[in-house]
This record gives sequence, C-alpha cells and structure tokens, in this order.
Amino acid sequence: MPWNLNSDRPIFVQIIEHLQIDIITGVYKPGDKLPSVRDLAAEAGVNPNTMQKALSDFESTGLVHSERTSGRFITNDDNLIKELRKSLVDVQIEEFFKNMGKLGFTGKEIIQLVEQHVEK
Amino acid sequence: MPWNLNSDRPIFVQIIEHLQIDIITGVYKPGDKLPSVRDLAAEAGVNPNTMQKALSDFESTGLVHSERTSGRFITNDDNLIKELRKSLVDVQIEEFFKNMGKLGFTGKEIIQLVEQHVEK
Amino acid sequence: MPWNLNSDRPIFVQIIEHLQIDIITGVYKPGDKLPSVRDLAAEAGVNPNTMQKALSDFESTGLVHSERTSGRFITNDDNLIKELRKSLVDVQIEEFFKNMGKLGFTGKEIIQLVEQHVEK
Amino acid sequence: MPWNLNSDRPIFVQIIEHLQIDIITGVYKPGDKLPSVRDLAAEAGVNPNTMQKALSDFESTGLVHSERTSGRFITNDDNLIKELRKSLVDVQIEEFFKNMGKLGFTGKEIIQLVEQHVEK
DNA sequence: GTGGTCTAGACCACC
DNA sequence: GTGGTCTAGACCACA
Repeated sequence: MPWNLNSDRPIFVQIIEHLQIDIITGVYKPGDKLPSVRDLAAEAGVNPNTMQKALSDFESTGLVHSERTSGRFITNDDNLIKELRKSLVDVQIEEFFKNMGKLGFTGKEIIQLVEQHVEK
Repeated sequence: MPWNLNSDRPIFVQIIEHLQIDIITGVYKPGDKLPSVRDLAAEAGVNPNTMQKALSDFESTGLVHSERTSGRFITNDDNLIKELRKSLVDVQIEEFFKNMGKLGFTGKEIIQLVEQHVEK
Repeated sequence: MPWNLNSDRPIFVQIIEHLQIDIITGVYKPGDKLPSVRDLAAEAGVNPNTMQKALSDFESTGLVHSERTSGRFITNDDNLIKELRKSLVDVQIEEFFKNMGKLGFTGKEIIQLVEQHVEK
Repeated sequence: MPWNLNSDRPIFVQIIEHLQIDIITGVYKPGDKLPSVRDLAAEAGVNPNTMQKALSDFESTGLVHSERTSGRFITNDDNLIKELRKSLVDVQIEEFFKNMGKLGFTGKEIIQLVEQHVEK
C-alpha cells in the first residue's frame, strides 16, 4: 500500500494512521520488527525526523515499543490490536451516523443509502 | 442546535458547516435574512472577525449573498440547496466507504455493520 | 528559579520536570497562561523546537492545554495538580527507599540517616 | 537478586550498579573470584560485549581487578568497599533531599514523611 | 503574535 | 546500524 500523504493534515498523523491500518490488516504482525526509522522515512518520502515523531507519538498507544539499539517492534498483545481494530471501526461508524444525523437522516434512510451505494 | 466548536479544526470551517446544516435542515429557509455578524458571533461565542471570515468565505458558494446595507440573505434558489444536500451526503458516504475499505471491509460487511448499529 | 539544564538527561525532560515543579509550587497557578513557546525557549536558553517538544509532551499529562492561537494554559483542575504533587512525592520516597533497601538498610536505619542529615 | 534491567538507562551502567550492590552487601566478598564474562552475561541475559564493557569500566574504580589468565577478583581492600558504601549512601540521601527541596519540603517535613512511610 | 509542522543536518550512546 | 536528541531556520493557519 503506497503512503499517499496529503498536505491537508499533518503528515505525522497520516503516518500514524497508515501504521495502524498496516497493523490491523496484518501487514505487520504481533512481535514483528518494524523497518528502521531511516528506512521508513525513505519509503514514505519524508524527513527522518518526521517519521521519528510519528513513531514516537505512536508509541504512546502501546502498540509499538522501541528497544533502544535493536529497533521498534509491534506489541505481542493480540488484544490491544483487536481493540484498536474495534475502536477504529466504531469511530468511523459513529462519526458517520453523527454526521448523517445532523443532515437529517434516520437510521432506516441511512441503511437505504448505504445499500444503494454498494449496488453501484 | 448548539454550536459545539472544537479547537481541533479551524473554527471558521466549523461555522460554515454549521450554517450549511442549518440551511439544508430548514432552520434557515430560502430568502431568510441572517442575523447580523455581531449577533451570530455572540451566539456562537466567537470573535466577530472569525464569524466575518466564515460568512464571507461562505458567500462564495452562492448559498448566501449580502446586500450592501440590509444584511445577508439565504439564496432563493431551491436547486442550489438540494445540490448542497446531495453533495454533503455524497461526501459523507464516500468518505465512510473509503475509510472502511482501508480497514478491510467489503460492501456487504459494511451493510451488516450499519444495520447492527441501527438496531442498537 | 533558574533553569539549570544539564546535558546528562534529555533537555526536554528536564524542562517538563521544571514546569511540574513550577506548577506544584504555585509559580504558575491553575488557569494561568504560560509564556509563549518562543519566550520560554529564550528564557531557558534552548531552541524553540526543544521547548515546543517539551510542552507538547507535557500536554499529554493534562496539566496544560494549548489553545491554538491564544497560548498555553495551566489546567483549572485543582485535583490534578494535587495528584501530581502527591505522585511526585511518592515517586521520590519510594525510589529512595528502594535504593536504600538495595544497599541493605532497614526502615529504622533510614530514619536515623535522614535525621542526621537534617541536623547537619 | 535478579538483574531486572530496564531499557531506560544504559544497560552497562545498571550492571555496574548491580555489581556494586553485590559487593557492598557481601554477595561477593573481598578476594572472591567473579564468574566469567560469559557466565555473567548469560546470568544477566545480556550480550557478552555489554558485560565486558561493564566489567572493564568497573575496573577503573579499583574494586575489581583482572589477572590476565585466571579471571577477575574483588579487591582485598576493605576500606575501598566501605568508602563505596558510604559514597553510594551519600549520593542517595543528597539526591533525595535535593529533590524534596525542589518540591518545597523542609527538613522537618521530610523526616515526617519518611517516618510515615516506614510505619506503613 | 500564537502554536504547530516540516526539513535539513549534525551528533550521541548503545550494541 | 539502531533509536534518540538537539539546533537552526523556514513556513503555515489562525485570531
């Protein structure tokens, strides 16, 4: 999956999201070693410092941790990953319903719209 | 509906969105006169400069227009409003599907999740 | 209180500690506005980016929060500050006892040593 | 006593501290022969290089010395060990008072807190 | 003027 | 080679 970084939102935030996706879709598995900061930076086409910030911010979620001289690793805690997945999905759905609600749609109407969109 | 402005996104953008919602949900009807900048600013609890910027940016969409001395008015053009509604809805749905796709969900699965959410 | 930054530990960590001390000793009171990043950086004699990192890391504790265009503020939550004070004290004492324990001292002996130190 | 090495401070430093503790608490007695680098490394669960560095750094304190072919030995000099003990204790106490002072506590208050902690 | 972000480039300790 | 830290300097959106 390419990195596709826009400039409409902070790059380091997009990097974090990208990593989250990679983790919950299994690109990186529990216990895996991440590429080095420099390699990831090169791959994403950003400054190493930006990647460093993204990774270091991301660390606070507990999904990755760094071992000072040997690299960064995905957590072994399967539950944490499942929670992340669930949480990301929930956020999406709730955000979606909140916004559609603001636009005046009921649950039933939303289902219809979603079904129509899939049929297309 | 309260204004509920966060600081995580530009305030003037949130104001514009709020006004759009008010228009398509009929709080303001075609031809209505908007409150003065000062009143709106007070109501929203923001700096009048910010409200001014929001309104003047918003004008470029054609949904409101200002008459030199008498104030700002909602457009009479019903089609514009319908278009707005459709466009806002489309954006929501496409964004939603794009994000859920990234999370690895197929159309069918998305429908299921949406139905489950409605049942709750 | 001067900043007294050593190079034996990350500067941004020392800055955070300094700010914590300032908060719990009342140099900054709940609700106070902090000086700007640039001013603090100049005062501490560090690069503005370093100060920025310190402040932004510090924010995760909830003791300060930033309002994007008007500055950074100390939390109004008195309890949080009391908790901080208590937590800092506890850490100190427990660390102290842990280390003295490793060195083979009992509680009674530690008390004696502390009293002797105060008398000096 | 287990080694309990964190990654928040250099491992070789923690190893040195651990050895110091072992010496002043009598785990190793004056004149004792230390296990081989390899054995110590295995016991501590670290890379032999790291243990090697720790030991060789530690030698400069005079508390251990290596005899070319027969291994490393604890010094016979009892005074050195007493000095070490005193120095470690002093460092602990002074550090403790310095930090508590920063937190705004007087000597008397510190004594009270210490007594309370012992009672628990 | 405010906080925030990004780049570039250097240096460090550690293993 | 690894992560981490720091400086310097530039730019941006926002109010």
